[in-house]
Amino acid sequence: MSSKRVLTDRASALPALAEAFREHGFEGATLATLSKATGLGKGSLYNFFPGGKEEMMDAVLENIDGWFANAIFSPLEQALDPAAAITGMFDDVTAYFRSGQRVCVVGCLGLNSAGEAFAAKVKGYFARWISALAHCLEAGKVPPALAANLAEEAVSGIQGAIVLARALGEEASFLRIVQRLQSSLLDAIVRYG
Amino acid sequence: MSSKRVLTDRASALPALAEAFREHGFEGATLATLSKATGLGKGSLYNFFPGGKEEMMDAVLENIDGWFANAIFSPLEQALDPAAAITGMFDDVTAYFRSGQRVCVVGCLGLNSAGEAFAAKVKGYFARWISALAHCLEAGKVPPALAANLAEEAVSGIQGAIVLARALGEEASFLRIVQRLQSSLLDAIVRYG
DNA sequence: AAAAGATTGTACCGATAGGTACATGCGGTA
DNA sequence: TACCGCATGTACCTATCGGTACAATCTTTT
Repeated sequence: MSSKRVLTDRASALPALAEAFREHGFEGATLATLSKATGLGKGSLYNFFPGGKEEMMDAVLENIDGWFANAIFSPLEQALDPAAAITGMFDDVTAYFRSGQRVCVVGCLGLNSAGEAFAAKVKGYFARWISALAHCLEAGKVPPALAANLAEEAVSGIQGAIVLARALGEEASFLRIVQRLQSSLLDAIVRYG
Repeated sequence: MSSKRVLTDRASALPALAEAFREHGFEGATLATLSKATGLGKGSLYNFFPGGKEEMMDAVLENIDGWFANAIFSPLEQALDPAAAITGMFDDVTAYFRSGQRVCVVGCLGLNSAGEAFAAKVKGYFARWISALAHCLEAGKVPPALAANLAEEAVSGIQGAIVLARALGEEASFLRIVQRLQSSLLDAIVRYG
């Protein structure tokens, strides 16, 4: 159990790192910020992440991807009960993004040149989300072409809702938009299911 | 005509500044970047924008807001021909955001703490866009409550389409999403008009 | 053409960026 | 208890950050 200890402490720093990156962005998050956020000194930070900020962000992305895979993608891909899986997805997403007050690190990375180093992971995250959701809709008897469109629209719509809710500074718009997206997916399942 | 000259040159630097901020974000855009982007030395930059980066971004926002007010908000607010105004909006937006490859500076500013200084302008931009669009739909006989929902959905949807298109690195998804948004607005006008 | 003012490049400033080096400390093992 | 190796705080490094100062140059006006 010697090497596990390291991984454990490294992993336990990830939520704080993620939160710091969310709040300040990749460029805006300084080592001082990250140190304060995690409670770890520079020495520890570089001990766990020899690659510096970039490795920290990489680990954060891996961590986020793992969470989504487990909590959201998997249920959609299994899709035992499509309607329930979709309802669950929206519940989880709303909680995760704190009704739009909390930013999507992955989406933000795609927006400026600082995130180019992570382009592959960013693309993978969204591609898998859309395809998982489309698969779930198909399991609910929605025709493939429509399922793909609806899935793309929903994932994109969630990102837009975050941008808008942050800009307006109100959670209500996020909740309204996401509610409509959910309805449109469930309606499709009801119609064809 | 002495003070006019100053304003003219200051204004002519704004597109390049905007592009630099778009590409690197507010924090990521250094004075060196901005200098290279505009072709102006540090001396000139601080001559035109004594307040530094913050004043530059402020001027850029003002400029963008002016462009949108003129090209997009006004036509929607007049709404002589609602359907045509909406079609025109989507055409202009698609061209402006280069089918989603070009980021929305205003939306991005809302996403991290560096943009807090501009919160009021960010909020005003989105609030006016939504209300102009809603007004246009109402002019097309769409009931107020539905018009408000559709307008919110469309503006939010455009932002989401940018995020997704950038993340996936493909313009096609932007075009598909925006096309569907446009159809849903026009359909509402047709239904009630 | 000369004076006045606007415009610009360059040198410079302190602060802080990300990152490295390393001496110290602490926990487990023998 | 003596040892060993990971973990950590601190001091330090260079590059660059945003910003200032100012002398040199251009424009404009007269």
